[in-house]
Amino acid sequence: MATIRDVANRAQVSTATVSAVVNDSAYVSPELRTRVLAAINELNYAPSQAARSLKRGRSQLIALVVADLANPFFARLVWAAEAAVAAWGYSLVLFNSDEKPENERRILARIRTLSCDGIILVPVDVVSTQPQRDSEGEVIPTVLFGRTVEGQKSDTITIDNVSAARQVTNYLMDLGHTRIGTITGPLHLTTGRGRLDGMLEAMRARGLEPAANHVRSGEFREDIAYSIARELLTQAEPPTALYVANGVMALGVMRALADLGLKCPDDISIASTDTIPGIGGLRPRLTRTEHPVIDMTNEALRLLVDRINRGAGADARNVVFQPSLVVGESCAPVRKIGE
Amino acid sequence: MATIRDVANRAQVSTATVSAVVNDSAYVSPELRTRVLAAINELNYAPSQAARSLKRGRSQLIALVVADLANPFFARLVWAAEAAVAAWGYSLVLFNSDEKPENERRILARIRTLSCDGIILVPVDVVSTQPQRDSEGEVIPTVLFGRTVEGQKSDTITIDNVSAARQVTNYLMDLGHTRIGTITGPLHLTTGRGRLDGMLEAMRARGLEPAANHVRSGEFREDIAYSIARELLTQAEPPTALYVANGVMALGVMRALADLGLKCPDDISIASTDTIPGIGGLRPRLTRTEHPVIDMTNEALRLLVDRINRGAGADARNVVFQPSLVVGESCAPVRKIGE
DNA sequence: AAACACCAGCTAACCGTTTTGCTAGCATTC
DNA sequence: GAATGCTAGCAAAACGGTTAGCTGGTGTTT
Repeated sequence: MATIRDVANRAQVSTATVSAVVNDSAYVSPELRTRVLAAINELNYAPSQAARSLKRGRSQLIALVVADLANPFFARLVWAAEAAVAAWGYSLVLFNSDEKPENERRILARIRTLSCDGIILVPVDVVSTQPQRDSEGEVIPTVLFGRTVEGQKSDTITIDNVSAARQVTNYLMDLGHTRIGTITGPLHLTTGRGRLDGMLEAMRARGLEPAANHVRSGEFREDIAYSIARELLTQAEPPTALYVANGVMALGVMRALADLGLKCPDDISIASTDTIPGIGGLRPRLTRTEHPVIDMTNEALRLLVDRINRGAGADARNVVFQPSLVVGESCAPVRKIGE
Repeated sequence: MATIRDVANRAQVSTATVSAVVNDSAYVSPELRTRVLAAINELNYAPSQAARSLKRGRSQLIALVVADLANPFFARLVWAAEAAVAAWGYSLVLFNSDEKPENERRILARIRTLSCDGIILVPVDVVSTQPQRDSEGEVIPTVLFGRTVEGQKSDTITIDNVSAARQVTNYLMDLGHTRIGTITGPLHLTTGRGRLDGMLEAMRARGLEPAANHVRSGEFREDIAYSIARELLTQAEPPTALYVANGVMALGVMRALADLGLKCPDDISIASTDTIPGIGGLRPRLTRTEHPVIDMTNEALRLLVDRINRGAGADARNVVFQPSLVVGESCAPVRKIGE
């Protein structure tokens, strides 16, 4: 309805004065200020972000690109990010790359035309971790979240995947398990690779090695984990314990157990990194690591806003969070043969 | 980096021609088109959405305002909406009102300055269901999702809450339950009110009435449901079955049962409308209604895009979806006294 | 050959802000 | 009272696209 010119006319001032009042960017006498505010009210004026972006080169938009919106881990990230973004005075533009590099490319191009002021990116592809440039050729401030790529120069927020896997594996070994299998994520992702490495490392530290056919990887999806688990558990010598790389996969495994008529933890112990929030009333509760998503998100935004305001100058910062083990009822001591 | 003028200079054409090529909005000879495309490539040009919005009055942004991002039901809505919005060529700006009217007001103001082309709104407050106007005083196309308010004139997408509650209640009564309690949502929301009404209606149809102290309502949250359930189930004559109004609340109730040492369904039957996706491997599986979130979301976008393109003319359309009952293991036939 | 229609491509105005000078009025100083 | 400094407020030029309207060259019709 109303533009800044309408307001200026009604208040009998120039548009510059209205702008000064709206942005509090210059001294305006109380009298004029009152007139301007009254006119703004009467006309129900709200400044156009489009015009403002064009002039200022700032859109007040932050893009969040997650790899899989159906995954509750990322859903929590979205929840935390919306709150943090709003708290910093930005709005959140949400994208889902669905783990597909071509989607990610499309999305990053779109982000550029929207001239978003910053990006929180859960990367899918190596190339897209190259700095994104805006229409002035400036690098768009970016924080990589959850996963990283060798040699990237962006800020990153991650958890210590190796430690997470090590903690869980040690717990299983402490219960006496030696025939431990794993279902992990894609090995080209640090979340998949690191978690497998941590598990292997922990086992080797105790002179153990998982059987080759007890080690599987696949996409971080419920249905994928379900299929793999069915396969893994119906072979001749199944593992007595299974380390599952994330929360959704763990649910897939639990469903496979149910369908196979296996009881957890009586027939097999299950432990995972990451979990689904809010399911504490259902049995069995998973033994798993928990990841401080909210802290991670807030830190991501702190880094991002800092870089938006200070420019690309500073070195890349890499913040690593520590997971913590939470014990449920999904693991039991290994049964001796014949027991 | 590059503006349309840079491209025009390099390709030795006018900006109008570049625009025509980019938007495919007028005939351009193959020769010029090639030159323009080459220049675009060489300069890595991408049009500025800000400038475009300013001129066209279209931002290619659709706002999604959910009432509680922590609720998996809305998380699924976000997931489906992102995909649908992208498919129609828009980008999604996400907001969480957290069930607070003042947040909602702030968000709607922000949406106006962003000049979003359309809004999908899970309304929290009655007043905000009044049509939102953009900077030209035009009503911003809006679809109300999940909840409605009497007398609103927007398009709406809802499920039949009364039917959902009726189906679940009838199922419980078919198992012989007569002492049925309920934990429902806030009664000022159609999702809370309707579900309670449906339950009462179903019971009265069979000459039953719940005890006054077996009927509770509260916010649609896990912790709220947990507290209410503890209270409800520790009183002198607890119900033998509980109808819980949504998925997160049902999880809260299950957690309360676990803490009280009650077994479901042996000690009490639990059934709900709505559920948490992906937890089919955990026990007990809830008996509940399922709601076609994806279909609902796609329909919401169909309505929204239609209204964006055709203007405010047409009458408000109200699409109601039907929930369907899915039986799990959380309900058992009522035990006869002394059994 | 003159008159005309057609159309590819250009020029320039405009969208709604912000912001850089600039102006004019007042107070202060000598 | 002239010169100077100060500052509240204004006019106007961007920002980067889109598009109405114009131009001039070609092909067709008479």
